[in-house]
Amino acid sequence: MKKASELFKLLSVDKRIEIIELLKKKEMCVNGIAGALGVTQSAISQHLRILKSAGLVNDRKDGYYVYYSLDKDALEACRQRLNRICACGCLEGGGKTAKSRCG
Amino acid sequence: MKKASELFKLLSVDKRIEIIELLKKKEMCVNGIAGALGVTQSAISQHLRILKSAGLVNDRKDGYYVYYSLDKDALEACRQRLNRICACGCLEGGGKTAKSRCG
DNA sequence: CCCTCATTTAAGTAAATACGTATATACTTC
DNA sequence: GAAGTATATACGTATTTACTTAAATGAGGG
Repeated sequence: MKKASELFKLLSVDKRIEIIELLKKKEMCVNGIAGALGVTQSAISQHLRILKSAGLVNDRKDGYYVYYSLDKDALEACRQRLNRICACGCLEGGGKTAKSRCG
Repeated sequence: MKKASELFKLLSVDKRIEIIELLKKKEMCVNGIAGALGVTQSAISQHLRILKSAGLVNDRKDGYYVYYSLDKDALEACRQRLNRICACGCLEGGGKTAKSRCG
């Protein structure tokens, strides 16, 4: 499993966050993303490769185009992962107030 | 407010994650952290400055020592922030299954 | 089979940065 | 005030990396 810091690093780039936000709405091809974000399709392609290697996006070929989409399960796993890092263990308290020894 | 990518970048360094994990347990002084993580106090001091400038840690001076502690509210705010980025909007579903239009 | 389009890859560059060394600052005790 | 402690900062170095340009790969249509 990837280290948490690597996950964070993945997401530490503006354009990648923007790509994810775009893909939340609908699948898109590389040029579409590049146009929307105002960088070269090469740059986007490289970001997508990184996101894909982390399993966060999937691609689907259709004619000329490669459509990228979010892997929502992976994103959810990522969310839970980062959640644990940023959970101090005293504020998020599930149902029980038992463990509220904070500050 | 900081950009999400900046928050992620903050956390994209191993040692900083480890510092946070340490501080979850108890407040610590710089040298203590340095010893625990096996890097120079200079490096730790620099990490702490960054974490502090993001509001994630607080410091308290006591004699020679500067004790650093987690700002749990800030960490919680950070958690919620990152949560929103990584929420695809279809899997985390609160109580209602109404919005489960995914995949 | 060539041409065109979308995408990927290669190569190069400029910028960011994590860390160490050396030094400065701040505080306490003698 | 001198000595010893903890911490912060200045600065250099090595590494990473986001991006661009240019060339390569792959698919479809004439």
